[in-house]
Amino acid sequence: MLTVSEVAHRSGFAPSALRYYEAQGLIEATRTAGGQRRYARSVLRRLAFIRAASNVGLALEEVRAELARLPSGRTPTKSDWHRISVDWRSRLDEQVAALEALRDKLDSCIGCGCLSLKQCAISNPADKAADSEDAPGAAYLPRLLRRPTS
Amino acid sequence: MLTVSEVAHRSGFAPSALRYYEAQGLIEATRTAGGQRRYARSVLRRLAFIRAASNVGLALEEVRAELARLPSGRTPTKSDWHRISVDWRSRLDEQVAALEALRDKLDSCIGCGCLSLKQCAISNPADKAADSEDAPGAAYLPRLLRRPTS
DNA sequence: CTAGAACCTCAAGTTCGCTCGAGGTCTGAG
DNA sequence: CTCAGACCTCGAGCGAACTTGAGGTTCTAG
Repeated sequence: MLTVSEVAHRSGFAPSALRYYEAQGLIEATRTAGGQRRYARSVLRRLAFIRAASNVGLALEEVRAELARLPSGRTPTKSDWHRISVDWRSRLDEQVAALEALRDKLDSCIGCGCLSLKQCAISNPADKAADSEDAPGAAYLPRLLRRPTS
Repeated sequence: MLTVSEVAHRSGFAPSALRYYEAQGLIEATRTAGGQRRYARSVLRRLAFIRAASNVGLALEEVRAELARLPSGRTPTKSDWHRISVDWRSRLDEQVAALEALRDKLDSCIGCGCLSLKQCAISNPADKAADSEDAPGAAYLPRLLRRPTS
């Protein structure tokens, strides 16, 4: 059984983060007679998953959902992992595409030196899109950097 | 002179956001005798700039800095705009590269079905990097999605 | 046995970019 | 002149993901 500081060191998460994840139901720990946390070694894999997921841009809430879908107890099989990998891959692909689109818009703006409200795709706000609640496409990309298309 | 609701509608920002930006020193407004805001038309361009910048991932603080560097009063020249565009472009390039690296790591993980702490680049935390304060490279990419390299 | 490092809980604070609400004022078409 | 609707200020709140602090307990090497 691993102590908090061991897990913290080996996972790279701060102790406070471990407590937080536990409170959020992402990981669990047994307790000593005195009430201190002791972690099973498997928590390290779980934490690795959490880190990977958040690198991919998942919110903790979503991570929790994914963790819940992994058959609890057993190590994920290749196909579990494959399914997840495919999901994440497409999420990343979308983000890359969105960024590239934004970058290319930027390039087109260099030519015109614009930023004028109507002409410049990169800064054009909801003029056209706000009317039709479902935006036309990825004409301009609001806040994609912070949170994926969701 | 434009009213709050005109500017809000034409810029796509909520009135509360306009007040917030003013409080942050990003835009300014004159006042009527009765104390209501009236905006010069130039505020629209400024707001377009703000939106573009935040699409590119700049924090408001950084936007403020960039706005301050634009010669106040006159419309940015082509070279002003070019300088900014180059900066932003490289910022976006970095983000795209980071995401692609992450995606490719993900692909390599499909093969190994790992996520084990030591082996999997996508989830490997600070083990090696935390020791040398300056991380080795972009081996794994923490939180790049939320906030650029800063 | 003892000291001191590690741990505990719970509440509150942090950052970012705004939004909301209460309670009151201004503007301008009719 | 009236009155609906737009606007004002100021303080509080949100949501994400944690961190920090206070005040107290447990663990373990020596």
